[in-house]
Amino acid sequence: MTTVLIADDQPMQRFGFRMLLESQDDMTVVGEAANGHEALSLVSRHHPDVALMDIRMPLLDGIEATRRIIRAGARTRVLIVTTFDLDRYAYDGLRAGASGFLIKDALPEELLSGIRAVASGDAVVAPSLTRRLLDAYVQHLPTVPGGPFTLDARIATLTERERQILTVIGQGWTNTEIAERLHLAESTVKTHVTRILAKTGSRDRVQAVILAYDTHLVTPA
Amino acid sequence: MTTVLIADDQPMQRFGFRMLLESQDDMTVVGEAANGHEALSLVSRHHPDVALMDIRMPLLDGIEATRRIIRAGARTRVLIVTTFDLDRYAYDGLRAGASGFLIKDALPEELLSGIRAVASGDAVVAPSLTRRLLDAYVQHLPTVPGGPFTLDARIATLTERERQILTVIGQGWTNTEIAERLHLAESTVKTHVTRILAKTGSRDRVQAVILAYDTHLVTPA
DNA sequence: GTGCGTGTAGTACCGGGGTACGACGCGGGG
DNA sequence: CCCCGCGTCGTACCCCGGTACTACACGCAC
Repeated sequence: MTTVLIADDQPMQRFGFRMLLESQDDMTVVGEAANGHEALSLVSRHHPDVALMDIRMPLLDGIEATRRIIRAGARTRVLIVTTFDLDRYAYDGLRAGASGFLIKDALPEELLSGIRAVASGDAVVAPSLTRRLLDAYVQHLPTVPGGPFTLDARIATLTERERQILTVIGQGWTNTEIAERLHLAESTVKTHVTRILAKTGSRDRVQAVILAYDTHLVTPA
Repeated sequence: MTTVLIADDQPMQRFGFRMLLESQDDMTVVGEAANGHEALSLVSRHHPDVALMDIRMPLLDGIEATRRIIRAGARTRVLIVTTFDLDRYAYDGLRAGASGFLIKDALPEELLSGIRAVASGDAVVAPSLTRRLLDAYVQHLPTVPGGPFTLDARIATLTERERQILTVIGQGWTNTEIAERLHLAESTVKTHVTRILAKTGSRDRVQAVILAYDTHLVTPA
């Protein structure tokens, strides 16, 4: 019997996971956590085989929670599941010691097989992430001038986080919304935005949106 | 027995909904759709009492699907459920004929009671949206008489002048620049902008820029 | 160790964007 | 003829976006 902990700040998401897992006769959900701190205490109390870990959570995010779980030497293996498929997340998550990384729009069967794989000691990465993960890995090798991974010069200097923020700006999100949905302070969002504008030479977020479209960071519907 | 159709492009999300609904002995899921077109055909085939409709779906989004369901005179009532709580979504969705609008991070019980309310002819709106929705409603009273609201149709209601202004907004011009280069008073520009936003259902000029790109009024460099 | 890049957060400030009004001239269709 | 859509302009007002700092924790590199 595989014991599983669910860590996600969205109640409905947890519900969906729980129902899926409980429908399998080789799995049991031993707890639900709405943030990283809860996840830590529940892991130390129940020692689940697998922790389904969302990244975006208040108080303590899934990456940091994963890092602490692994560092504590717990037997629990962490399977990160999130809606965001950004490079940095995958990279940091796996580097923090996670055994796998899946995207929420995976099929239920894929999720189940991923959990079983992780529980048995294997690692899993969502197919859609494998490509980028390799690219990110290559990026850390000595760079070749004019290589195949060069981006548009204007957004090339952006960090992953900044690129992410620029993307959602391109979706029309306000600073307040970005703060809420990414669990940040608005002041932090503003800091990011200011740096993005400086790096890209944009005057305001409108021009940043235009840049996002021109560089295909976001694409027209 | 309340029959329900689930329309969402994320398999896991559909699974969560289905499990939640099937656990209730007064509800049955009669179908699952992964995009707007599937939703339309399944509605015409099964005539469900309620359609749980996600907004962001490929091929045909939830808003347009809702509009066509209602226009076809189907008895099915549409309950829009999405992760995003943007004003214009709620506004467009309800105006398209939806009976309700909930956010995905609602508690399962809230979702269930929402479905029952909609099935019985009532309308529901997520508490966090009610306030803004009322404001938006009052604000739009004197304007557009519920015309079709596809992407292109949104800018179709614009006058030549307004379309011109929207175009240069899409180029990143500020109100001051527009006034100078078009030999207008800034107050005039502001008036135009306000009308453009009202007609297109945009919250601010950023969303207007996005709309300009999506409708190919302006094209990426 | 020291330094740097990154991400986080805060305060204070200002200017532009957007709203809510009201107003006026013009041209075309009832 | 008169009304209405359209384009124009104005004032007053509020809030968000953006700037300019400072600050701290962390991981990594030298």
